[in-house]
Amino acid sequence: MATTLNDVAERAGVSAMTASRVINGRHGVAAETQRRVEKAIAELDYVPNRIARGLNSQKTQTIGLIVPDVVNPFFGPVVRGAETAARRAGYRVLLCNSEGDLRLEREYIEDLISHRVEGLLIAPVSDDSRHCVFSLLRGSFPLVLLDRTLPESDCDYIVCDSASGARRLVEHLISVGHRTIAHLTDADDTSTGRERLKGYKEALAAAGIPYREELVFRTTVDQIGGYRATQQVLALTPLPTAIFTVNNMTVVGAMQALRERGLSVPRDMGLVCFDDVEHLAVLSPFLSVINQPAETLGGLGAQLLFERIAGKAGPRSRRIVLQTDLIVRSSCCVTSGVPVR
Amino acid sequence: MATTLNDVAERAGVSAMTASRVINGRHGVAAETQRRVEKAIAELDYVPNRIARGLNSQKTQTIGLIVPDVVNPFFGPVVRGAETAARRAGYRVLLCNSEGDLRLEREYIEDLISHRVEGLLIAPVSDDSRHCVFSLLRGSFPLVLLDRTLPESDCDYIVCDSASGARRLVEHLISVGHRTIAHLTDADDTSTGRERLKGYKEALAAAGIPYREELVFRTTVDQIGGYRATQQVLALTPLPTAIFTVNNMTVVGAMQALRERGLSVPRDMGLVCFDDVEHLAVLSPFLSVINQPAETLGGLGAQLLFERIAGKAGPRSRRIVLQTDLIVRSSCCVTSGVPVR
DNA sequence: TTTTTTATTGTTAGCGCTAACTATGCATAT
DNA sequence: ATATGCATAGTTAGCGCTAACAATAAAAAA
Repeated sequence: MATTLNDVAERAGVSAMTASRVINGRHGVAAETQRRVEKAIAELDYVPNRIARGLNSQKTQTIGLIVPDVVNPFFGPVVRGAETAARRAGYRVLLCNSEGDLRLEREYIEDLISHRVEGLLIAPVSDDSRHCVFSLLRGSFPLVLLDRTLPESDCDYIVCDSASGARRLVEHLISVGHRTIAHLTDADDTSTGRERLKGYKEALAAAGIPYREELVFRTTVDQIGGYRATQQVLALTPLPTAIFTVNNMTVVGAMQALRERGLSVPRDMGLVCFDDVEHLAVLSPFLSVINQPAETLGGLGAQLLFERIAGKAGPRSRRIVLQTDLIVRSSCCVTSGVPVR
Repeated sequence: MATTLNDVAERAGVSAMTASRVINGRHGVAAETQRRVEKAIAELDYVPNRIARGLNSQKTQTIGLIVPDVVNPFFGPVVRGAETAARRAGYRVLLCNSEGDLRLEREYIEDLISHRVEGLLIAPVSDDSRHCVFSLLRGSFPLVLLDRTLPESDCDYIVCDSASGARRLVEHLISVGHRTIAHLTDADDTSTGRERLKGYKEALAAAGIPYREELVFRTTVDQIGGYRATQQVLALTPLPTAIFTVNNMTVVGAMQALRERGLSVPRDMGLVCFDDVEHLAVLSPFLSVINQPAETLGGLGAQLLFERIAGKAGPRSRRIVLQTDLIVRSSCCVTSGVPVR
């Protein structure tokens, strides 16, 4: 169907090799011959077959990127960052959506290997992802973990400082008067969840507030999880005065549950979370959050990966921890502003 | 580096062809042989090379998806929809971000062809994308346009009914009392912009309000464009009482400009736009919008493409127009609710 | 003039896989 | 006993491209 190098060569009256030389800009081709080949290429609309080239050279110029959810406003910028960095490096990105499903994640990893991507950028679903990722590692396959680390693993990663972020967020809550702070997090199966819980505890300890197990709610870190967990929070007596949710999806569910109960933020309940959301930030800047440099995370992650692929990285694994920003708005105390303006 | 079929065959003491048969589940292999091959596969951690397979069969099981911006909350769900549909069909998605740049878009298209994707899903940058897309079409390459049509083109597409959406949005504005409504749109170079302007005009005409050219502002449909255009709106005397922005990015810029001028929505200015944003919808449901079924658009688009690829589509181009939802909240009149609750 | 160099082009082989065919051995039919 | 069929395995070739080497002709050096 598609025109091949041979078609071009035939039309130009040269051998395939000569045509190949023209295409790859090798010298040692007469000007006149080059012109003829270029003419044939233009006339036939020839596009080189990267697949064949890749088979030959063992280089596909492609990396894989697996994220749990492209729709999540945190991962959008991560994808963009990685994609832009890849393009600059002459690579393309095979994007996969694991949907937070371990089985799907494994399927995609095998798939990408089978596609002979030269490296893999993974934001792992959970600690259990390591089983799958380990079998990759055995072959010293270029791999960089994004956003979450994996226990017992020793590979490059780039994450944000969740513990410090959570600590500052909770410190802020405490500083405006909150003493009973509920925390919605995951089933203790991600590094981010663990670190954020750690920061939560640190902030409490620093303020001399005893840590209470019953204020921590384990759930899936999506909208429905946030909703259900918040319902549990609202069953508590006395009610906490603030909720700290582990990410930007849970906070949506939390808000839903609060609204259903007729509770207003921040009048009746303080609410903070990880991840800023651009639209929210501009259109309705009331949520106090920890903002993570998502695009940087994706971009730097890709850079780490390309260094690995190029063999410029050395055997030691590199660990990058990015700092986060506390953005104080008006979702934890009534004093600081009007919600929509 | 990676283990090949030959390694497997050698270890199992059979020919490559026999090993290939086992891998592809062909019959005509003795049970005992099959077991030996499977053992070898497991021991060597063999993963078939899809590249080689693709070279041979001319099938890469891959489609390309080009969107102007993955970060845009409209395209996130589009990507997810397409990706999910692709997975179900046994295909993977090569995702590219054209960033609204025609040059980049062209580069990606060539790239994807070179990668021998079996089909292409494109949300085109603008009408000018057609030059590039046409050269594709000549080869009857499987192609489905998403979200925007292209003039003079005759290929499958799936879009939302922008004219009707815009009409209903503006009708709503009029019904709550607005008479002077500014409209921010693009440089008349996308079908969506044209259709939305058409709907805007229709709604005005139906209400007997004369159309005024000077109320329509042309700009880039991103945040900065919305910001600048809104500044122009605010230079008008008398001020319009409402603004209708063409999408979810421009509305962000509009809000910024309004806030800078100390104007409150909806008290001082009504504000509506295309595209609902999930976080905003739940956390701060004040913006009245037209919601487009983005995930459906991506999913159905992929389905159309797979039918094309499979040759089940027929020569006539298929055109799907999805209906949109008007979601009335409180951004155009003061009566309908408290902004954040 | 003859040899050597240089510039240009062609040939061969193989990347990993599979379609299409061939070969082998054994069971059944004639 | 020979023919026929079937199950199982192997061989050959080629997908489109390029590395490595070989060949040719013209130019430069001897």
